[in-house]
Amino acid sequence: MTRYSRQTRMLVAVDCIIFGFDGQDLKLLLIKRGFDPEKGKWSLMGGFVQPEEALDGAAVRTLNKLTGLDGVYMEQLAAFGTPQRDPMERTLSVAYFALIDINLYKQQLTDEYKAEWFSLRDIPKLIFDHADMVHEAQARLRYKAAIHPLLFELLPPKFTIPQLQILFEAVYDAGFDKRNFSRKVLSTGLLVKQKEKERASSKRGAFYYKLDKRKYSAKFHAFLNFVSDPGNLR
Amino acid sequence: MTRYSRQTRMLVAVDCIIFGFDGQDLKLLLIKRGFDPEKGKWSLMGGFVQPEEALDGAAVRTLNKLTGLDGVYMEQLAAFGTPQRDPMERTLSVAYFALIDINLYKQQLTDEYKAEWFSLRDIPKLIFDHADMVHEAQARLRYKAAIHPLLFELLPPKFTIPQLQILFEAVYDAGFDKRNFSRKVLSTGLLVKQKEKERASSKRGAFYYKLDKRKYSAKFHAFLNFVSDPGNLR
DNA sequence: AAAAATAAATGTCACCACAACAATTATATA
DNA sequence: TATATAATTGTTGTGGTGACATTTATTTTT
Repeated sequence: MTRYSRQTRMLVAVDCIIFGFDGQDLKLLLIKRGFDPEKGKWSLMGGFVQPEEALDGAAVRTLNKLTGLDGVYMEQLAAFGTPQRDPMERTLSVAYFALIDINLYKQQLTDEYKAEWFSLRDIPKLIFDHADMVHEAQARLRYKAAIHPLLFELLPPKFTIPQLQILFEAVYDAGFDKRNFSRKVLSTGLLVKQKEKERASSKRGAFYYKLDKRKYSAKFHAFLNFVSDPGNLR
Repeated sequence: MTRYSRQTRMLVAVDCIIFGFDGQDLKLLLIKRGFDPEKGKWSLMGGFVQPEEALDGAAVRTLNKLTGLDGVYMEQLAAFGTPQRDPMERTLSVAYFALIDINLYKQQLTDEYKAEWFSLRDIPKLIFDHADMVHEAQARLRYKAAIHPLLFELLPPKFTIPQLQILFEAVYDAGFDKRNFSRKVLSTGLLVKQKEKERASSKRGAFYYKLDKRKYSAKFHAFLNFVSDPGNLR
């Protein structure tokens, strides 16, 4: 077979917007770019799509290379393809966003990428159009988490209702009534109460909960209305 | 400046999933592919992204080339990049879906593409992974239209409530109670009642409505809940 | 050992959205 | 004038939910 003549080929990359939650703030994992152009600047973790590699595969590989993690929640965000977004050479980037349990992330032994977590309220200047990607990812996270049980992906297997609420409040930068919040969350039927309590952050201690995996997968795409009026999100 | 050496470049295309509504069924606009491979087979309208062109620009250009239309509602669906999706040469495709008022579509004078409208329940075999794209677009349409005032883009400027209901029933392949439906739609405050009636499809005639453009743009991203339980959509 | 402090857990109430269901009205045709 | 047809408007009970208060378990303080 021949090829399509007279058409431009271009580089294709993936970039990962990696979210984590430290118990207080929503965080973003960034690296220091290791090659030119923009070497040494803050950047999303990314890489070029290889000849025999699917897009999702490239994203998984890229995430794993930085975090060492597998089986992480990840979804395609969008393709970014402005002609001059990479001044060196035309490069299309397919952005993915990932939600990880921040406790599972260990600084890789060889800290090859000089990665750091940044609070989303304090993101440094990023290369290319990475800031756009981050904003779009944050908007998407807010949108989806308002109606789907998504934020659990940011928590460890065992968590308390107050911890969950702090997470929601961090994501939406808003306060919620704790009575209504717990009622709403428990009414989904997704949570299984544990006998053990979390005793570090309060005198009385709060019961741990786990996700009911079966119901979780069943209801993941259902409309669950976690946040009343998420306002004008996208 | 130099280039990124030792990386694979690939072709980048856009493909358009174009929806229309003929008053009864939801339809899809397809063309007969004009070049090899798969010449003569049914296909989505698409084209390669040009050297100085943005992705959105390529999508707009491609849609316009087929329909002659501008200012059409269009959004990026996803990037499809399986290595072998085009057997000729590795090609990444960014899919866009568009909603057009089918009345505005005139068969272009030179019917260069041999385009035809197909009912979504009766789509012919498509080339490459275009069937996947269509399914994903349909799922996205159902998802978004359940909570945002999206389907108005498929209707002419003046329409009746019964027409709107038929459209919703076509999209969701379900029946809705007309009393609850009209109450729900009118309660959004997006519709302006006209004095004129549509008299073709009933004895009594149904009043025309128009969109309140101001409120429409304001509430486009709000959560409006047009469909009660859209089931397990994506 | 009792009191105070802290945060978790549970409870109440009024309102509104909405699904389920029925009646009325405007017009054309028989 | 009666009848058929489809549009329009109306009713009711229930569940979800936002606003708000109280009780309970535990540690710390006096």
